[in-house]
Amino acid sequence: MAWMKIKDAFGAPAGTELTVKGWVRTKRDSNADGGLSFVAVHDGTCFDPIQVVARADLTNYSEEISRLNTGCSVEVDGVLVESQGKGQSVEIQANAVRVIGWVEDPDTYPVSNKRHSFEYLREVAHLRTRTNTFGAVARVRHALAQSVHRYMDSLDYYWVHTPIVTGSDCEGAGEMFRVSTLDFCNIPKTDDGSVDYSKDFFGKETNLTVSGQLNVETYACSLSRVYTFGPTFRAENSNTSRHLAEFWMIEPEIAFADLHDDIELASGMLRRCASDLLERRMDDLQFFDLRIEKGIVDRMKMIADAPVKTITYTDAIKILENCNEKFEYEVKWGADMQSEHERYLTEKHFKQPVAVINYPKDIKAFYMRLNDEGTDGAPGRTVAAVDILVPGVGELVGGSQREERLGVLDMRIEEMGLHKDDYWWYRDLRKYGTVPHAGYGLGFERLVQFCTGMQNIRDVIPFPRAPRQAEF
RNA sequence: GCCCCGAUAGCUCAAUGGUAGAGCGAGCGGCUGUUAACCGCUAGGUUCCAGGUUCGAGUCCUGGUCGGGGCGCCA
Repeated sequence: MAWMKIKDAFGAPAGTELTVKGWVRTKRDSNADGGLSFVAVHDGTCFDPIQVVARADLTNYSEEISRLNTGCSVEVDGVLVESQGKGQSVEIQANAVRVIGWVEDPDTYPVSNKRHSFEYLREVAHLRTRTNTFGAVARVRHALAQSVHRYMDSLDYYWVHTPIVTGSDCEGAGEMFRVSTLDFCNIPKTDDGSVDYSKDFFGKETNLTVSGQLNVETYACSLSRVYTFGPTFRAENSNTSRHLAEFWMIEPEIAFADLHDDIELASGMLRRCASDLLERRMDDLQFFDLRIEKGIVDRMKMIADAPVKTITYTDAIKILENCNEKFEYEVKWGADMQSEHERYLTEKHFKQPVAVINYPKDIKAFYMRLNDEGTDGAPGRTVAAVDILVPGVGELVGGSQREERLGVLDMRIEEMGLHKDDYWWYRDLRKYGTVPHAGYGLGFERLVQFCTGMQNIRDVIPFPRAPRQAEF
């Protein structure tokens, strides 16, 4: 008999003979018709488990089938039939149920058939994928990754694998994890007492990357349209539901492009992700809508249809100053927006994703393009930066048009107390055939949160890494 | 890093400083084309760790560990 994925079994015609393999989600017994058991089996290929009907006349019924528990693995041979009961369209009348793996102590099986808190399930991350929620998260996460790659490929963007280990100590986006093979108990020192990195594996100080942006800009300045999609590491001591020490980021970089081209690309990416989910993972979306956050399906429909709305930082500040909301932190032009301000804009004022552009230059990175004096009627100088804010998550995307003018770039590097020489190859891009270009970073886990309604970012990555959290 | 909250049965939680409890899960039995099944019985505890106060501490105090929420850093 043909081994069939459960998702395909649901679409097969009645009368199909098949084998399915998976894990028991629930079992219920009945005395009717001489005794039978209903075994719900899942294999991860779709949201719903399939109902297997096992009758007491099967040879191993009393010895094995009646003793099945949540978590046991089984192979089932049978015939697909229209269900005689309510609650499912089809079911499998079993001819044979082979137990592949028992649960050795059902009393202590960590993910028994009952509700568990997400905090608890994080402690059993190796088994939590057997639950409805984490199975759904895994499938949605996969679908979103596929959508990103398909979307970028359809627009002729090349996926560039920027390095994980970096020798640049100038990436600037926060604390880094050191990469070293030196013996902690016997660290080589130079004459002045500092660590002698020339003795280390790479012969210099190295870290895990905090962004592929600087590297991928080099590819944009030759291949025109490129992006990275890979792991990123930040050693910040961040304790929030929106931060991880290891996360995945998508960083497109577009040559001959300005900030609006950048936003258009990000907006299209979100639309594509949402419409693909509606088309491919409606089963999981409906679960999230029902059990995790009401309105997820409507949210995806809204994203699929509407482009991201754009507003200037200067106008956003005016909205915040003139609204009647009480904020803990003062709203002031020139200051970074607090997360309460961002959430007000996207969740209450606009009730949709919002791209905020043209931020004061002093609160943004050196590589962001300096706007002309008086842009947007702003009271101070701004840079062509963009943050895309979404309901429930806050900042999903951070990007900018890059400063392509060498003189201005050098001025900005100096202004921020950085050293030109550290950026020699980055500056070369401006010396040799410079072009206007733009890009952004999209936090992949935050995207998964936005599309599922999952509240804690640690529940949308298989094995979360955060301060004091590296089990599994 | 800062502020707040929490830790008791496999899980989720109760218990005024005075004998440690329930629901779910698990085991056994009953009933039923069942599906958050239902009914009965049974088992299940180093009350996070280390000190202290007290005749007596799950409860109060001190320190620690771990977890959660908010904020900051950002994606």
